[in-house]
Amino acid sequence: MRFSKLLIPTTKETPNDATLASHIYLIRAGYIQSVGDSGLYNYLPLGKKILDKVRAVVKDELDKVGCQEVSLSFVTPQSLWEESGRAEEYGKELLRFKDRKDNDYLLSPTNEEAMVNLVRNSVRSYKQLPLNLYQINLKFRDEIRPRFGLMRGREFLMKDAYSFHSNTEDMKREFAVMEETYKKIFTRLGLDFRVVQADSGQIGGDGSKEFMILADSGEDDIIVCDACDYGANIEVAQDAKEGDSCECGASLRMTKGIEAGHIFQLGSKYSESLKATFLNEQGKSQAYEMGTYGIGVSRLLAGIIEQNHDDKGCIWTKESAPFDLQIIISNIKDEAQVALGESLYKSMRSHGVDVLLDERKDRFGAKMKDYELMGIPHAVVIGKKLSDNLVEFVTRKEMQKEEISVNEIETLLIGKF
RNA sequence: CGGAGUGUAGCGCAGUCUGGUAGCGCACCUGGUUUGGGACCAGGGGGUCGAAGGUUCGAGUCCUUUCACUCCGACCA
Repeated sequence: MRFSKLLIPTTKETPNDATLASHIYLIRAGYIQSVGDSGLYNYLPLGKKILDKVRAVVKDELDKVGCQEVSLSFVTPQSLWEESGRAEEYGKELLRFKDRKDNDYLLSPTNEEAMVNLVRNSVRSYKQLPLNLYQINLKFRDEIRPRFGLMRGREFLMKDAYSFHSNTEDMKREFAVMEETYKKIFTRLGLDFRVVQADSGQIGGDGSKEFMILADSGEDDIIVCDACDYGANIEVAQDAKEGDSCECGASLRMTKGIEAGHIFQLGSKYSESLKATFLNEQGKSQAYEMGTYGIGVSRLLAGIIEQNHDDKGCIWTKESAPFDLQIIISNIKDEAQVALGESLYKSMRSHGVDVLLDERKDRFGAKMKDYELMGIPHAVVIGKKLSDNLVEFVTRKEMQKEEISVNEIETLLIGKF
């Protein structure tokens, strides 16, 4: 795509209320835009592109292990939440409203009730189990104090999955499958993360694990072992201290994490309260054993930047980047630079490389600042050295600039992407 | 909900004490020069000063009421 045609409103100034790197850079680089200072955000073209890429990774890995994507209605009748008892429990975080006929509705903050309702309306027999259904769509939580940009907004994109089983063993088997699948997702996105023991909170149920992106700006305190894979949220390991011995013998370390995923062994809490049953092999009615699994997709974007940025801007990981490559034409008045930029752009596109061509009229410095701010992993700079038949290949992370001969650049790029 | 603060152009702010018809930087538009680290010159557009009421010849400024937002705490995840 061409920079001059895209809506990418980058700014030099930091938004007033932003303190986190992810908040500052996502806004300054023109990925998102805040809506009226109230924990709501618009995704601009590039932000939407990243969101779609991250979402695609999540979907790809879930589909591989047999999960099925659905889409539940965004507006949920409050009566479902009255059946489960959560209409009372949930308090003001739940945004409730009435329609013109005075019926009560709410905007879903999570969808156990709605998904159980879907299943009880369509599944009858143990032969249809197990079943793992998920959706990736907007959730709304009327947070007391939304802050930190995408990290804790009121409206956010969440992947929520729910599995249905005829017995506990099978539910635990699926829980393990989901743990492995989440590890693959977080790894593919290039994140440094830990899986920790967690509190089940108001969702309810027994076993629960959180996926923590390690970052100093995280809101959760966790204790981890660097020798083995033990980790726990401080909420469940209250007595643990820095330096305590792990079961494996090594010493434990305290650190901060961003909760980006959470998986629960739910049991039959919701299937019982909502009377969702199937006929088992003996022909008897039985409530489903359930698991529930969430990933904060929009929070992942923030998490990626919290973990991957420098003082100049974003540094996207390979699978999250809005483009594979940016081609920067230094001086748009130089016909040779423009000619090479255009031909390289055309060639990369024909090889399936997702490339952004910066052919704006601005000066070199402004284009480089924007490149660094936006954080696309690699760039080719076509500039002054073109007279010596050289261009530069730039790696965003280290800001390394490698001089490459014009004759070799195309082959090198094709090999790389 | 308790405490503190802020609302003036798209963004960031000054002006309020001491009332006289709104200004600066960035961004934007036009023309020209410039093009390796966020260029320069000239010209230009954009405001119910959060809202309502009051005092006054006159209110961004003073008074009353109200709304919104931010920060700290509590709460929540």
